[in-house]
Amino acid sequence: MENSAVKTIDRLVDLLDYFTQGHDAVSLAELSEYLELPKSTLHRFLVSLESHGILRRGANDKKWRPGYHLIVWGSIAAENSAIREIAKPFMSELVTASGEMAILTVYHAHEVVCIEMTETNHPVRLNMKVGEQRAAHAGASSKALIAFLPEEEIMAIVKDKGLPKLCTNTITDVAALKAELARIREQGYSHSLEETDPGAWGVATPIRDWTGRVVGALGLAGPTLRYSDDKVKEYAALCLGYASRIATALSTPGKNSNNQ
Amino acid sequence: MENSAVKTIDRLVDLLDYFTQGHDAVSLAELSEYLELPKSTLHRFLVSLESHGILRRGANDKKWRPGYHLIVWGSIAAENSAIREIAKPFMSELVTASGEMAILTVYHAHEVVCIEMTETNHPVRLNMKVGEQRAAHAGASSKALIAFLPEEEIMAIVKDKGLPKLCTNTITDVAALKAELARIREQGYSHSLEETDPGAWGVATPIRDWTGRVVGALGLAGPTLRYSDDKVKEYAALCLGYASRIATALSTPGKNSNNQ
DNA sequence: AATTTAATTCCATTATATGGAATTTCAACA
DNA sequence: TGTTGAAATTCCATATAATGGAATTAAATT
Repeated sequence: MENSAVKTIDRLVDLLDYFTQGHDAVSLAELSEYLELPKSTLHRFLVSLESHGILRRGANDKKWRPGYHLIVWGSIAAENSAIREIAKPFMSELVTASGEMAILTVYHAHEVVCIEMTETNHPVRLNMKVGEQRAAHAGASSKALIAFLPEEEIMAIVKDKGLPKLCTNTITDVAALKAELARIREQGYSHSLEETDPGAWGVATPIRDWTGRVVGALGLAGPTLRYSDDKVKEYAALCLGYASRIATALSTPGKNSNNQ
Repeated sequence: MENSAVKTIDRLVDLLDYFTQGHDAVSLAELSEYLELPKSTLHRFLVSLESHGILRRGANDKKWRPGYHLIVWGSIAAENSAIREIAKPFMSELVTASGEMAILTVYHAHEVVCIEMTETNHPVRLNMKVGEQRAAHAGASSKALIAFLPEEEIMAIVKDKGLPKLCTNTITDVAALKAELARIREQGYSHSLEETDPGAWGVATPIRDWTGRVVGALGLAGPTLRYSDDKVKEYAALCLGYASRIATALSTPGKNSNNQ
């Protein structure tokens, strides 16, 4: 519910994020209440969005849903991310080397977004998908990303989202989180065990651009049945190696025009 | 460059579609010219979009790119599509039964959008991805979708996009296209051979909701080295079977609230 | 068929986006 | 390191585009 220079955009974001929050079909009345907008104003707005395919209406119920145009833009945005394009082949190698799924994430708006994922063939796998948003305070990738944010930003996240207990080992205390982030900065990688999902662990390392800024995180994740302390070390080393290769590729001005 | 009730939304769509048209990073000046907007107006707009993660700026150049928030919304939109969710398991079966990749498409804004895709393990595969837009006049899926549109809509597509020759066998004549669409309505499925991509063929069938409206197309596609007339018939029969099963599942009011 | 509830349209009003001009920033080159 | 030029950014009086209360229509519900 931020306030930017263009009100209509703020409104659009609030509206679409309502779907992100788990609602999949909403009526005009429901939205009118949620957005605190008169139905007339909102209706005009929704019809406009529908005409562009940003929203679509159910054939039976007349409820509003996210439209197909969003899929197109999402695909373009994913495609257009330099880090993603560059990381892709390395992620395949990483999966082959480790046997676990690789995840590429970026920090965005107090949360962490998965922008690429390479699966394994293991019968036991985790459920993650591109575009998925996760809490910034829990899980290896999240911690690897926020560990390198300025202190104020971390506090802003905590203030905004709190530190909800998502799983057995979620860090729910600010002091503990800060200590953990310091440890991550120290050792250069993060790991987690059942911080977000029961039965899952993760390892992740930051990816830096040529200025040293952390622009993403490279992670591995798997089920606890394939977990051990030794593996964490081994996987961390693997991630560190590939993250540094991705960083190098990122800063090499090749044919791609996407300077992050 | 449509005109809806809310100007800002029209503008947003024009802007984001600039990226869809193959540009991956643009300057304020370039956009200002393209959108025919004064830089001051545009600048305010862009900054607003950036603040919401709809756009992001390169760290080096100051060019504008699609932002990560779009990935999140795209993922939600894909997720939230009843037909996609329902079709998914059937598509896996279809891939197993046929050995070729399955594609689920919908018609949107004079084009065809891929909303789901199930790959094969074949070393030779096609390059298709979720969110990809394709021309509405060429390829099996496209034809299966537009064959059931009202005549005016087809003419609107032709007027808007023309019938560009995309590959060896692209239909570039309106009369021929109409005849082909009539044939497709007749036999209930479409097929194509090198209409969009060299070395590729496809077969597709419409998927209908309980009202009989065509809400998507289910297709198979593969390389010409695995093509024959017999296979087309065989694959068409497979697609028809699964499309009808998807249609049934669509009209069965289950737990899912997405009535298309 | 009547009643309730939700969606849609209308239009005078006002808040909001507008854009020309001034200012600042940045990069390239001397 | 200073100079120039081409961008981006800010400012603010103005016009215009979004606003929302009230009336109308459509769709459920009894």
